[in-house]
Amino acid sequence: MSLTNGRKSILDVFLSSKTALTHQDIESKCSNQFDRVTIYRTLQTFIDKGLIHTIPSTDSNIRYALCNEACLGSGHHHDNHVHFKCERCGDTICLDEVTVPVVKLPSGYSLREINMVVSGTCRSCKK
Amino acid sequence: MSLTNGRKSILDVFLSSKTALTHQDIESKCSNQFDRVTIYRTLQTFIDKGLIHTIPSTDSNIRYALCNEACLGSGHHHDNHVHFKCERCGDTICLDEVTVPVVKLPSGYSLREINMVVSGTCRSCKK
DNA sequence: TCAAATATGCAACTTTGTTGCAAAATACTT
DNA sequence: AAGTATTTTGCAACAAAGTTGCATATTTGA
Ligand SMILES: [Mn+2]
Ligand SMILES: [Mn+2]
Ligand SMILES: [Zn+2]
Ligand SMILES: [Zn+2]
Repeated sequence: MSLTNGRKSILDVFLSSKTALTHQDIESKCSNQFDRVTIYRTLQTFIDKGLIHTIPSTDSNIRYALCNEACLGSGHHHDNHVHFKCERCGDTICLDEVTVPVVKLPSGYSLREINMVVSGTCRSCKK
Repeated sequence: MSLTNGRKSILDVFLSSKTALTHQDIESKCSNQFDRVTIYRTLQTFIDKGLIHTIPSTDSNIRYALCNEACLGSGHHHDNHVHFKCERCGDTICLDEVTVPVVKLPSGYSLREINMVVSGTCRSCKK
């Protein structure tokens, strides 16, 4: 993977953000220095390389966040932490310390990945 | 809520579908009889009235499905079943019989709703 | 049956995401 | 260090998704 300006900046943006980011967030945090298309492609590259993961949403605002070390644990890449979306401030974060509970599927279904998004009020908004 | 042609048709589409539907799915299942905008507005109305719920996704294809009776159980509306997305056929379904397991959040976070989407291979695709 | 309330369709627009291609940047070889 | 091959970028041109205002049509309910 070539080390380019764009990739470095986008990685920096992730590294210095406490919350998960939308495509739009990234675009503006890079001061619109990079083309929209470049960002789409960079995000896809980062996903392919296992650097970031997506967080599903119901509002057509997919968010992206860095993967942590634990992801690469058992041979194959596997994010297995819970995500939290605050309904007050809108922030989405990875709760790296909260692991996704096991779930038993009806027979015949085979499981590959679980995505869990919890919404409510975050710590800072609650006070 | 007024009982209109559009609403009746869209509700029928849901009632006769085994899988969750995207906006696009609904549009074509109604043979493009209704304006795109009407469908957006109808879906929003159905959500507001607690008739349907959204299923989050990472591919900008939000899906909608009927709520079941259990939702209205304890006073306030609450979907608490798991969703399954088959990576082979692409279908998304509500696993009404599988309830979302409890998850313990770090202190300070207050929980309102949990969304769980499991992906893998579905029963029919596995055979 | 009529008036008020509500829902619809259309137009116009914004935002999001995709693709092909030439130019630029990066990596690799000598 | 220079030159070549490979990869990445930006741009243009699209396609698809989602929003809003407003006039018209449909529903409701008096
Ligand atoms: Mn995460
Ligand atoms: Mn469901
Ligand atoms: Zn918050
Ligand atoms: Zn399947």
